[in-house]
Amino acid sequence: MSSSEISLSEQISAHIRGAILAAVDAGQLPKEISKEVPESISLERPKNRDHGDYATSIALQLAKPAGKNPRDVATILQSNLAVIPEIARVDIAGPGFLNITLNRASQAELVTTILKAQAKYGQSTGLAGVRINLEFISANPTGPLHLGHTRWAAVGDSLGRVLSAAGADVVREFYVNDRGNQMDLFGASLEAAALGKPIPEDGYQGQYIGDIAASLVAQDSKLTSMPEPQRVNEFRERGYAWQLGDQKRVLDNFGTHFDVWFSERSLHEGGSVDVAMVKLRKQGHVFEEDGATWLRTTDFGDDKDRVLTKANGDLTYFASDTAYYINKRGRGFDICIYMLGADHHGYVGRLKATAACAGDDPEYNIHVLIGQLVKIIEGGEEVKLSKRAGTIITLEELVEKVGVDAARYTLIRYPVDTPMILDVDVLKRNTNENPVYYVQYAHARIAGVLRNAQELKIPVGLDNFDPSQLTHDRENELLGALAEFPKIVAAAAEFREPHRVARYLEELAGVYHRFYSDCRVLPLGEEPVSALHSARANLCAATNQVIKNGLDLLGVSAPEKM
RNA sequence: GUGCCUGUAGCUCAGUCGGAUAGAGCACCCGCCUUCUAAGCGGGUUGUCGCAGGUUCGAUUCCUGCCAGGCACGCCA
Repeated sequence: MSSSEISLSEQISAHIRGAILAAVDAGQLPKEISKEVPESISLERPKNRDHGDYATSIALQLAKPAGKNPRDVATILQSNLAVIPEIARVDIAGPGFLNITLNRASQAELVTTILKAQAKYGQSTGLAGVRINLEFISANPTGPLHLGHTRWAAVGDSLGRVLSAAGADVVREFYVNDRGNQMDLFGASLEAAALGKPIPEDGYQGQYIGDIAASLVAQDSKLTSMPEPQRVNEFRERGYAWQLGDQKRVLDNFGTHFDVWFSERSLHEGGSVDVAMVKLRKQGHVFEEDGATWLRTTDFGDDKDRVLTKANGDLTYFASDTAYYINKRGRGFDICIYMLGADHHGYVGRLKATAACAGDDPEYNIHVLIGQLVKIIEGGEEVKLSKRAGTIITLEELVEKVGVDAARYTLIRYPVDTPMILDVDVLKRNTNENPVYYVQYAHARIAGVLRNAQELKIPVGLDNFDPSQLTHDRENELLGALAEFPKIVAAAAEFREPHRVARYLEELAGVYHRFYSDCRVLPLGEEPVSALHSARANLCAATNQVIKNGLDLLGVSAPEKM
């Protein structure tokens, strides 16, 4: 049915708009306000249950243009809304709020919608036809993934799922910085570790360097006796392969998968840099100065112009970034999303300016998310993370301590622009205090109820669902919460904020637990099976479907038992 | 110096077209399992929403200034 496409709240919203226009036609409100009426009337779910199922402040907004007292406007709308079948009652409160109470049975039809849609409930078409390149993590292949990467591994993966649910065609991409000085330093560090020599001045110091070196030598003992410069090259290339494979293994275990691993080398070898340079020159923002080649990014708000080719002829890292962006657009992506750490926020301006220099719309074609850094507290002290000192906490270590579900959930439930503090001791000691267990427990609890319902032969399913049975306040609250889900997912996609899904699930789980306390689902003792039992069991099934759909968007499991 | 992010309960944090009595978890106190999972529920306690102005019917939310903390400003990668 079409109501799976148009939610009840959207229908009500449209009804209110119709009621306003009808009041204008009837001469109850002045004609001038027609153009003040928003396309969609915003409804909110009041915190206080006495304020009905939905509330709107539209009368307050229209009062001024209408030249009337807000309460008078509200009164006019009230009588026009009272005739709508889905609405049981409309009350006027405070300065002119309209509090709308829905007909319970029509609200309960939502259960039918959810059970029919199943995994599709919550999906939308808001981003249909939009091709999105979602780049995240993009760690150097010179070391293990650490805590900062872990935040992106969780949030980026979840955002990919959310965008897909909103209808977008998403490609997840990991940019491999396999070119430049740091690769040579990496190779030299491995070689030094293998030969027992001191690590070079600017080399990599961590414990893992020795581990990789030992592993490489174990694979091929001839490595240490190779002549230079072949030896250091081999250490670099084999170390690169080893480290990249390790990153893939760790991410795979974390449930984060990429569609494309894009090598920076391939960008140069495949001619993408030349293509980009030609395109930029054609756009007219390239110039020569002091022997270098520049891109005039200041034409589009950047602080300073950027060098593409140095005076010595080498390409800058900026040239790679620019070519990479143009390459992405050339592959047909409408929107390129970058997820960067706070230490890269200085890049936002130049990335947007680069897009503009390439003739794109920086407001649409490119979207940069800046994630604040994650701090770690252990033993009451902040752990200073330093690659040099080797005091990094890796993704793998975090997962070993708290598990994939808890790690993912904890990292996703905060907006990325919030600097977050993780207390490792709390996570280690008290994993069941994590909100993820609260949500998962609700799912397991419902699954248990449904198993029991099956054993008791309670008729469940759409053929045995009578929506008029669901009249309890707790049932009403639960239905209201379930109705919110599609809006939450759509907003999470629009604002690129998957944490909204996590917060919603906590709310939904809470509403369910309260329902469970007050409303007995299954028959007690010898009590005969009634239509109410079936209706509630179906409500439980619908709730579990939504919890599962939500957890899927986070990449967190929905256990049948706990 | 310039720019970005942050400042909400004892702690960690939610709160985006400006709305009604500012919320959650943890922590603390008191209740609730001989019947669907107590990893749960109910009740109690906790706030100058950094500070000061402005916009208006109404500001934690929008604007300006200030204070505090974090991060970044290379022909490095």
